[in-house]
Amino acid sequence: MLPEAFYARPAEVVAPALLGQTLVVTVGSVQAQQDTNSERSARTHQRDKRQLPAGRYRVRIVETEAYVGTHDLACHASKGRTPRTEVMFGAAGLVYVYLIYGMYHMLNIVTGQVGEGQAVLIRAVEPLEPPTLPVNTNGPGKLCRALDIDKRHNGRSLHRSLHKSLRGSLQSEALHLCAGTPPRRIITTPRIGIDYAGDWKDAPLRFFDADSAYVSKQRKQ
DNA sequence: CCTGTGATCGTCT
DNA sequence: GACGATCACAGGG
Repeated sequence: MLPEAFYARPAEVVAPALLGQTLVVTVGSVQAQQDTNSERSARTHQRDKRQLPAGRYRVRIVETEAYVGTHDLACHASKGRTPRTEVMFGAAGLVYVYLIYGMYHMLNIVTGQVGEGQAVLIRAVEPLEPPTLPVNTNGPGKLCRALDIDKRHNGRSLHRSLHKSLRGSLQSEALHLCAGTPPRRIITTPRIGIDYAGDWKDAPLRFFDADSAYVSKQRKQ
């Protein structure tokens, strides 16, 4: 498990450093499975198809973006402390998850010092264990949908929670990061989908593994 | 290859 | 009441 000091650095440092690290996600506790199934079956069952079955998955982070604090106009923290952004102002290593466009969740990790409002967005992952997946994880919305990451994870710590689960049981909110294999080559570009951010829209704060086939389908280079 | 648009709802003004 | 840190699909060149 990566130490807390790993995250307590500026987001523009942590974001490229996260490439190649291993994210361990446990999908579908009994409780969560019942909840999501009842909600969805009442409307549409379209989403089950894009979501992975219950189990533990290990994936490799291959694309990230840094949101560097309250002065960064693309960063949610630039709007100040609100109920939604409160987690961003917390300790490094907290998980920040929010809903966008009414239908996609975004997975972030808080970085820097308390009060700075920094985070790194996880934009794409590639499967490690199992080595292939029946759904796509090459995009920030797609990976959260596949791994059933949503508001339940918001505010949780990447550090605690591992040893608290009952032996053998699945803990739905569990998210962990372990050391992995860094990319051989990293490409840096402006961030995606933040054209509203004025002077900050062209800041080179998106990072991806140049050799991964699982990078999101945006932009040229 | 590219640009445009609809879906859908929590959040903040 | 407006607007997204997205995605999938449609249509044109």
